Amino acid sequence: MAKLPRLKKENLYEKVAEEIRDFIINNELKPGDRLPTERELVEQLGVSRSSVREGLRKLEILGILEVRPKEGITVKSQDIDVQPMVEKFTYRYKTNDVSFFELLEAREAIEEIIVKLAAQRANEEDLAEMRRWLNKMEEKFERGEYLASEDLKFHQAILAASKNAVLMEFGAILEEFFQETILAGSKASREQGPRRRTLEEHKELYESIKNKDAKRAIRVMRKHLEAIRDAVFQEDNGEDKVAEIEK
Amino acid sequence: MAKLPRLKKENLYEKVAEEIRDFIINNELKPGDRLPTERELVEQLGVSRSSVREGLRKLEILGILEVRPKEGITVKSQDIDVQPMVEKFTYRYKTNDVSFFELLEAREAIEEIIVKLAAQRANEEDLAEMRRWLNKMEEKFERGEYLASEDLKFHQAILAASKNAVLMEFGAILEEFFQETILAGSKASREQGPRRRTLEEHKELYESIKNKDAKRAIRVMRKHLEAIRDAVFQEDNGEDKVAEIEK
DNA sequence: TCGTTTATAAAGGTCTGACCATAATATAAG
DNA sequence: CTTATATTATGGTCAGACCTTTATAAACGA
Repeated sequence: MAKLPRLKKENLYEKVAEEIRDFIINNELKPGDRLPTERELVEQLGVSRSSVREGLRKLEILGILEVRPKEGITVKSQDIDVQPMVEKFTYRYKTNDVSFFELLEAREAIEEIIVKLAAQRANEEDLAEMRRWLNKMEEKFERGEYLASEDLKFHQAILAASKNAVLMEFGAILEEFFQETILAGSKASREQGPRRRTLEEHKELYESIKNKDAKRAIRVMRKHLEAIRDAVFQEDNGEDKVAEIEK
Repeated sequence: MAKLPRLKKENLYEKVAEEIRDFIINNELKPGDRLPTERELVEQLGVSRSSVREGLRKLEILGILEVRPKEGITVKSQDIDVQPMVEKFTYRYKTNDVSFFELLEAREAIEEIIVKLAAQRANEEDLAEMRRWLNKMEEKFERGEYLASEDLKFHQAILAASKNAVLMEFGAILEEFFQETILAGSKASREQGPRRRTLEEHKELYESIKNKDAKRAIRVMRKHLEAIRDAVFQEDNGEDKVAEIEK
């Protein structure tokens, strides 16, 4: 007989998390609003502090709450907390559960949609934000400094312009992942040649979005990501990643 | 002056989680493998049980570990744990941080990519799995029963056929979300008419993938999701969702 | 001998209460 | 009024106890 998976009973901390989450929803708490202190929650919910803390931990990891000493427990502003998911994918990447190829393929697919939407929906504000990071990149380039963080900010400005918080989150997860795991310490991000090329591509991307030219924006984005792919694949540690894909 | 966000110090439980995660990676533990017991971890890491437990909680929420009484702490098999992310989006949906429209738009975009890849990559096994759930749906339809769970399984078989674990995860999150939050209790899933239509669409989807006709598969998927959109929008509670989109 | 029932023990789950570290706040000093 | 100091409330951590469940072993009975 085929076996069914054993079900897991719900722990108390799950109920605590659920209760607090519903409390936020029902009372329409907004980002920054404060919740009762841990000890008050213990009293109100009638459970121990450990259970309350584990429940809070869950909501913190999901990016729903922020917990800090003296500040108390506050509702977190959304759309900026991709770290846990990035960690998850980093883990899955390192355990060979997902390949470099799958991650890049997913990123390419999602970025294409996003850049298309961005070209359709970007407003003045969005464009100004992109322009801002583009300028910073140029400055830094002149001074021969690293561009990584501005690069990321520029991409995130495009995400914001897509006006879709869901795709934005998925896109941000993958961008962060590549930034942290793949490109950190990559030759491509240090050498002058590729960096100039990156800068040019970003300018072109910006222009296409500004002109609402979705087709061109997609083309540029595709080229841009191909460049990343090539850069990584050419490096020493790129070898086993190629092997990974063949299987 | 613009204010910088206050940084948060890393808690001990974060370090515990990191340490255990690295332990899994370095020792190449596989799904099902057992880790030391909580008490042993306390001893080895030299921290209190609460810190260990909060660290384990994090890894459990990320879907890296499974923790159950008597069974101990085991490495979890991947690609099946979207629940926390579904909860997160449900929360964001209920707090009006993301709209129904954004969720559906994201789903449509991701499903299109997935179905395209599935049409290119589905093997016999994948097709058999789809066929299997299609058959179950037909049986149940004859008996006038609900199809929801088989519907979900069928879609998940398509996800698997895409051979991209990342897109698979994102797709699964959104499918689960719609299943749980939007379609549960929806008239559309109960009435005979729409259900027949759903069944036909799924058959067509299956045929397109089987024939490696990506173009047609995308077309059918698009039509299928439009049907969901219409069904939900026509319902009572669909009103405010329409309003939501206008803004 | 084999199956069933009953103990045992070990795992995570929960609780209690204490103390620690830190930063916001109140208070006192200049 | 500003600056230094003390207070205190907050989350963070610890220690140890007991609870609940269940895999396993032991005892029992057919």
